[in-house]
Amino acid sequence: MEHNCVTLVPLFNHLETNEQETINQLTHHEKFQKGETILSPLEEDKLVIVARGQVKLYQLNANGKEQLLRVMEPGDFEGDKELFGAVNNSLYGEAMQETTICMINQKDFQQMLLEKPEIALRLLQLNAQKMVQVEKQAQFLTSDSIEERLASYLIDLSKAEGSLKFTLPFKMKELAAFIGTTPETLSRKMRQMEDDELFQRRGRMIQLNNLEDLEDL
DNA sequence: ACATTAAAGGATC
DNA sequence: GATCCTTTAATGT
Repeated sequence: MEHNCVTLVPLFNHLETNEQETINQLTHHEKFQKGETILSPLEEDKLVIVARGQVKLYQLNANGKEQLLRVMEPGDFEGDKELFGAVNNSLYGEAMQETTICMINQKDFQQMLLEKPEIALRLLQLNAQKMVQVEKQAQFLTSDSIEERLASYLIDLSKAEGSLKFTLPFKMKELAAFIGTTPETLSRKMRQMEDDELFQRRGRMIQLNNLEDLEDL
């Protein structure tokens, strides 16, 4: 029960155990129920680490609609940018299920970075990786048609799962927000592509017939 | 090509 | 049983 977030996070788990222990003493543990807000522009700045569960990160676009950015899994963290002065006026985080969070407040984290440059270096590395993902998602949203976005999303998921058969991690509504469209359009595209025999779907179970046909789009 | 609006049935709390 | 999700159709940009 007194689990140790620090050991499971890539940001810290390369450290010696006694160093991890001191960091662990700075973290506060908190449990969130499904649907509860973990991160919002109104909250005070802090570093949050997902220990258990899933958190959806989204921002609101000009029309007040959700734009899903990514889903945080155990070991992911967010809020580091704000610790360096970036103002968060659009980022929200919400628990998708019962979720355990470890938090470190701004001051403690800054102090930690001063004392342990290795952590700062590690943070830069992880941030660089995150940046690549963000840029990929940004281009993905502007360039392609919905059909292409959906196809490439399904291809990515299939490869990640290592199988042509897999379960969508989102509700349809959330998947729509993620690929930058509406649930209605997503529903129609799904039906159309299913009729074209690119895949079968039962609820959130997807069975791809052929990777190549999808890649042609 | 895609969004919006409305409506209806299903799923979930 | 109310509320949210999903799908379909008609209409709008």
